Amino acid sequence: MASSKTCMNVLCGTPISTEWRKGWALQCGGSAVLCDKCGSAYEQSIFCDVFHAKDSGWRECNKCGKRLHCGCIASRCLVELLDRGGVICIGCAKCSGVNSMAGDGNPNGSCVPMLDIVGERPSTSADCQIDSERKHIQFDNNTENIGLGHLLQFQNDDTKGSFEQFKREGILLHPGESGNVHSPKLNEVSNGSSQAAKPVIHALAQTNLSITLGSPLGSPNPFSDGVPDERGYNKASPPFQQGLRSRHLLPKPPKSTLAQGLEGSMGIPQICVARPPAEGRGRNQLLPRYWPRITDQELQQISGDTNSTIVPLFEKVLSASDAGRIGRLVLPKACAEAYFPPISQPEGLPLRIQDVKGKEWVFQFRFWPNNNSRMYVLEGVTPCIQSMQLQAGDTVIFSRMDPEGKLVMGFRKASKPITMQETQPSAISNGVHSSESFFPGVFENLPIISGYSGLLQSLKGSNDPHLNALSKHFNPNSGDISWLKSEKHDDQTRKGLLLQSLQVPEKKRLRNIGSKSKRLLIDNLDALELRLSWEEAQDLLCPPLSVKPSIVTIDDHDFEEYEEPPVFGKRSIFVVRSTGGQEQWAQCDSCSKWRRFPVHILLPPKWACGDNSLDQSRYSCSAPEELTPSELENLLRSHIDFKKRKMVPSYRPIQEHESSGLDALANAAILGDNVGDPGTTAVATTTRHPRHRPGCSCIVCIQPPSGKGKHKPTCTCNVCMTVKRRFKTLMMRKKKRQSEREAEIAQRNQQIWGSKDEAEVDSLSKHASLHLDPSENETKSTNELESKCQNENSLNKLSETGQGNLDLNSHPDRVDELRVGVPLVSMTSLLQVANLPLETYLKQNGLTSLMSEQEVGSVSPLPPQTTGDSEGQHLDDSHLPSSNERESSEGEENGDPSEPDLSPNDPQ
DNA sequence: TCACCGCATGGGC
DNA sequence: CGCCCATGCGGTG
Repeated sequence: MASSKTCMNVLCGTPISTEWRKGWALQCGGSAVLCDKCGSAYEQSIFCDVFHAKDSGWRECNKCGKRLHCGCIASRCLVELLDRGGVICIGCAKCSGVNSMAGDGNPNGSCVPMLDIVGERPSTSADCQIDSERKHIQFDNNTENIGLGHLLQFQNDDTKGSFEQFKREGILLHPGESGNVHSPKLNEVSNGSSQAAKPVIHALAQTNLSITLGSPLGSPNPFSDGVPDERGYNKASPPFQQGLRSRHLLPKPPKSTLAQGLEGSMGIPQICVARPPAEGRGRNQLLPRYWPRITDQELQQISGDTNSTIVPLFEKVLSASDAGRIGRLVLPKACAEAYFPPISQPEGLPLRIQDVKGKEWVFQFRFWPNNNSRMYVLEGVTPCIQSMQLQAGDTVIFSRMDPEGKLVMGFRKASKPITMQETQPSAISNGVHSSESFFPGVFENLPIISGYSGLLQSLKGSNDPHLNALSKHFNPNSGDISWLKSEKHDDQTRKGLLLQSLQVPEKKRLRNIGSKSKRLLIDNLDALELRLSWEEAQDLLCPPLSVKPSIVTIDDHDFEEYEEPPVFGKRSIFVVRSTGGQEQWAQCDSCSKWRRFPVHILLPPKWACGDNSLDQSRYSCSAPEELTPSELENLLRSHIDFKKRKMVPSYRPIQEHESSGLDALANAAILGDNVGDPGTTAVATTTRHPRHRPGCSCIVCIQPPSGKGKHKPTCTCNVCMTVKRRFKTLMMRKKKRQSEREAEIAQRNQQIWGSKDEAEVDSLSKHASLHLDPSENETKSTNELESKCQNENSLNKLSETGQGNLDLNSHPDRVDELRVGVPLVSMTSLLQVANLPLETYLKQNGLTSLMSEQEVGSVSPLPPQTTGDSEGQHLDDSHLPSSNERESSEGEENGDPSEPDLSPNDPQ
């Protein structure tokens, strides 16, 4: 890792060691380096070639030729660090320091000063003074540069409380706020620049630096008359009065500085950053998750050609109840009090709010007394929400149009692919939620390792603690590079890590999913779908044959980095018409129109109408969409139905017999059974890969259809490696579930042997299939029960341990086939099978290479069960890549966690 | 029975 | 520990 770079401090230039200093400046990616000479500190993104081996992560400023940040993952937090609008370009003296970030939102890498800078940036600046009006910040000559390093160092010195909050919120705190901020002056730098789009910096000849804070984005609450609530609420310090004070301190500019910023930034890509709130109240106290994130372009869209300026006020991610039928949108208290007219009566008052289309809505803005506080709501929002087609997880953005003071309500759909700028926790969690569900493309930019930022960012703020935990594991910004280490100890591969997180214990999962106290922005099914989709995403993430990843080693961990996301193909929806015709539908990346294809077409990950050269009638995005809105709705609905049905088994473990599983459904779809919405043309949909599409080069189709042409055990071709990798994944998951079931069975064991009650035996068997209804089979004979139990148990064990017909594409339809070959064995032995560790199996089957990468567990002394062998299907490496089972159902191996195919169906 | 209203509850921060 | 806020829930029409 050790290498040497030149200190970016323009007046220093000393080569500095890049020896990682763990535990320092963790929030920005895990480590930092210090210049030996001047002590300037740089977080690792400065040396982002670590993460971006290809181009060293640097871009050149078009103006001055200096190197700029690449906009890599870590450097993103610089934007957050500084002011959400700019990053200090440490290497760019000509531009004097503060630039919009090159990379994400500024591919040209042009230094676009976010601050007007006069003079030169000081080489060093130690202390800073804030004048009484907080308009100037002075740096004297004792400090190092005001660049990133200093900020980082400062942050690092901060106490844990504020440090944590900083990490979470991505902001610097004001003195006096929660947490201990030890250097309010520097905080002021951040906040100052954050509140002003274009503050002015006067540099004072390398000795000190004065920053004049610009005007705020907008005026204080125009609704506020400054009169305290007559009901006495918060009389001592009504929030809106703070806005009043702000008005005095920070007069409204003739024109919104935001608009100025807009003009000034014409021609460069807009950066969508969270804009800190306009008023003093918000600036100081609004949680960053309410900070409006809206691009200047969007602002201009709203304002149209009028001379009005749009002042973004706040935004809120719609909760389920917000978007639900109740029609009440809970407003963040602080926002409501800061930006909406003060109300003294619970009844509130009607509020006119214009949507982005110009349509005006009238909502009742009111509050409920709540624990000596208030809970503000907008009532009657349902029509508006529906009009904008918003759902839980989408974001509404409240702005104000000045000078009229008219309230404007915009929105941001969660389905929008997550951008690098979108780091706000609340917003992100939704990104995962709805954008993923069935819209293709969201995961397309998600390489397994190096491109995970979007996903991780999306997880970062998830309300799902598990997702949070996961993101914490993964997120380099979460500030703990130790995850690399710790995971090493756990011997978690990167994929295993992901799976591990997906494999939270069932109880935990259920508690989370079913908990009434959840604050999930996604409902239960969606949460489940999320898991499935992750797994599906893994399916889609196959390294292209021709692409070799660059391997980056960090702390003895190898990371594959792909220049292009190793995406398998574009997701599409397969449809069988009631007439029997099969077709495939996919959405254009460009115009979002749904286009029809023959089923055998495999679409590339990125596809637009223009690529549709085979079909002249749909060659252009301008071609009309074939589907009527209702047809599209049907298509999507049946797709969702399909996915929900797919989820039912795990969500509701009591598997109905009629629900013969994913494959049956898929087959039905393929065969034209009318299992979908009967009233629609699209009778069933599936994203399953059809078997052996002609001309398809996917992992399924490139293999011979039935057992021929097996690859050798030692084969390392892409197919074999991929299959092996998937097998490992599957095994790890099975192992996890196995141990869970072991515990459960052990618990039941005692009951069984303690009582010969047949009902309990039945109960056991039911438990084996996660079925808990002892009354259902009361009439069954003991023998029936026992044999059933045995069968089911053996099935479970066989499947669980990988013995017998272990099929990566386990097929529910084939459970019955399996049963035929399952001899009756004693329950004891079956339970022993359950205890047979995976490792044992792997060893016995020459799969130690797989085992070596698994968590090393205790190996059971029990001999392997032979029941599985009766199937005559030893699993070995040569078997893995072969397709005789695989062809049956590609995709199942990453499918439903509950794997209904492994659970016996409940006999009628 | 349903929709709506107003408040209560409780997890999370 | 207090506040915030998502959501549950009982009362009412």
